[in-house]
Amino acid sequence: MTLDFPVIFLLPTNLGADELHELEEQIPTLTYDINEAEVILGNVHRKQRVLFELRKHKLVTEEISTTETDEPTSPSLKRRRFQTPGSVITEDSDTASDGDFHPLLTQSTQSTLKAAPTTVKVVKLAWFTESLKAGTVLPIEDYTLYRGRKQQSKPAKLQQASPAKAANIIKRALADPKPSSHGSRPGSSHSTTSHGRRDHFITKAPALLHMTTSEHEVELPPIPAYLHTTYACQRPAPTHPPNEPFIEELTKIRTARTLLGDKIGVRAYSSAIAALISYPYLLQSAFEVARLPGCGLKIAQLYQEFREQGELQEAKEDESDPRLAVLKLFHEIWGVAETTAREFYNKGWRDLDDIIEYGWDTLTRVQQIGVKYYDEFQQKIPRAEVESIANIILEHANKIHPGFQMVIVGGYRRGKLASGDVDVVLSHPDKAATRGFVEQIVVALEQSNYITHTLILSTANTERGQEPVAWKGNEKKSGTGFDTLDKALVVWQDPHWTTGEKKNPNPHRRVDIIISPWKTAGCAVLGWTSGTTFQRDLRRYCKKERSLKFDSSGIRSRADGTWVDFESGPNGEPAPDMLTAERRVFEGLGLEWRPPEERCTG
DNA sequence: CGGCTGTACTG
DNA sequence: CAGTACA
DNA sequence: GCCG
Repeated sequence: MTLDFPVIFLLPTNLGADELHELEEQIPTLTYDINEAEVILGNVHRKQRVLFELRKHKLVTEEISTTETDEPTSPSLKRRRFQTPGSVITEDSDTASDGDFHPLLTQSTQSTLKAAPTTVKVVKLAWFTESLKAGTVLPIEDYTLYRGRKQQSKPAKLQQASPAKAANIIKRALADPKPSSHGSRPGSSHSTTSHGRRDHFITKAPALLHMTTSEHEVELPPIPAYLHTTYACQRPAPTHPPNEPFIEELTKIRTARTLLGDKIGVRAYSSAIAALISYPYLLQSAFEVARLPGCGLKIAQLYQEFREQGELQEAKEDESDPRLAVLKLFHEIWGVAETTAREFYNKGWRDLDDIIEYGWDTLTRVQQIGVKYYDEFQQKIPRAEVESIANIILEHANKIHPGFQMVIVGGYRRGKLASGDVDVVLSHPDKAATRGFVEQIVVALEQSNYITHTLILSTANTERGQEPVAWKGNEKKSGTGFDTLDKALVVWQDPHWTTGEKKNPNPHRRVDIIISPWKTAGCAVLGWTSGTTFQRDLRRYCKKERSLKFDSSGIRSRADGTWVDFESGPNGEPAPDMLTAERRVFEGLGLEWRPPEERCTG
């Protein structure tokens, strides 16, 4: 039984990701183009909110007062009446909304938007859900929040006039790969966009990006389901994606943005890069790029340039910019970021010797260390050495207090053949063992002459989550409070050498030692394994989709600040080991577990 | 048009 | 407080 | 720079 719904656009507002997806599956007449919609369905209840949503979606309408009838304004449009018992729904539309695709569309639609219905209703979600329950399309009036007449403001020239608009059209066109696609590329045989989604757009080119003749025939592979999300933590991100060369070019631009202190630009490029890393096919066209999350007109144009030129002008200019080269050099000093790098540059310094000669005394302690070991810190650490360093740390830990477990995290765990530093997470099932342990282990390793310097010792403390209501919270969770996720960022040098030099020839290494209480070891491992973009998106996902606050020392509810434990078993028994704990965190957050090698978001 | 990760140390 | 670090 |  398929109910005869009008063409519906679904507002994602106030819907969880799962909810949204479920509804999308249920709506037989779903459109992803708000302009096509006869009915806009949303989990909203006030007209004010409706107006906001319409503005947001750039749908310009003029309200139809409730007394007015929604008689069509355009003369030529046919009227359709839904055969719902008692329904007063009338729609004017020149498009068939009963779900069959008319060949004539290919003629009339390509130039701009297809002729859309001229009025639209914004309706409470309950109308749809209750209709489903009732097995019939319920009268819509009782649920209608707003009726509007669309402004006839879409002349065909618009797409010429504004590249941005045209790009939107391209993007929409590409958002719906033809289900009929019999492409030869992997995965293209079964469509992921089957649920009643109507594709009015054909692979004809709106003229913004130049298409070659052959491209007209190219059938784009369907977007893998996981690329319908903007969260990098919901997608596999391999070390070596098929489009690595293009990604490298984008990374150059991102680096320049970093040096210039353009945080938002960095964010934007990082999102685009992360999406491209997850794209499993070799790209063929700019349109294919524009439909990916985080990739818009700009990134699509850059791809176009890359395909034609094999490189990006902007990246090339950045690379040959002498100022950026100096900023990059300075930025690579541990303890120096873009502001200080720029400061140094503005003092007229151009290399490390300038810093040493003219500015040594102005450097902070860690910056001095960063300069001193600049070359050694630039060298990558082979996996075998990472393992050997980690094992020394674990041995020392167990000498202090047997029973420690360790996971080597960071790039090593993601499979990198060589790492910039060594990251280890240590934990112990006994809560008493981890409290204040970071100092002990650092002292022990100093005494064994492995640690030569301590850059940062973080004793993030038992009092975290200390409420303003501490007086009543004394009995809070009676001692199960989260204490320290402590860490030490240190400089390491193997004190043993055999070659007879008087000076230790072993390179200094950057080592991060993280101590986690057992309860949150899963969060610690998850937090310290993934790339930056994965991390950001994980936190953003927790906030927006789960109302949770994630950080590597635990998860809290944003509503009431209470701690959320996904790691313990059903009866509160602690996780058997740190990797199991990590899996439980994924599960608890509603995320598919990914092996570390697939968390290379860049 | 606002938001874009979250936390802790250093000076 | 601004700057830096970590993933 | 992109998303909602």
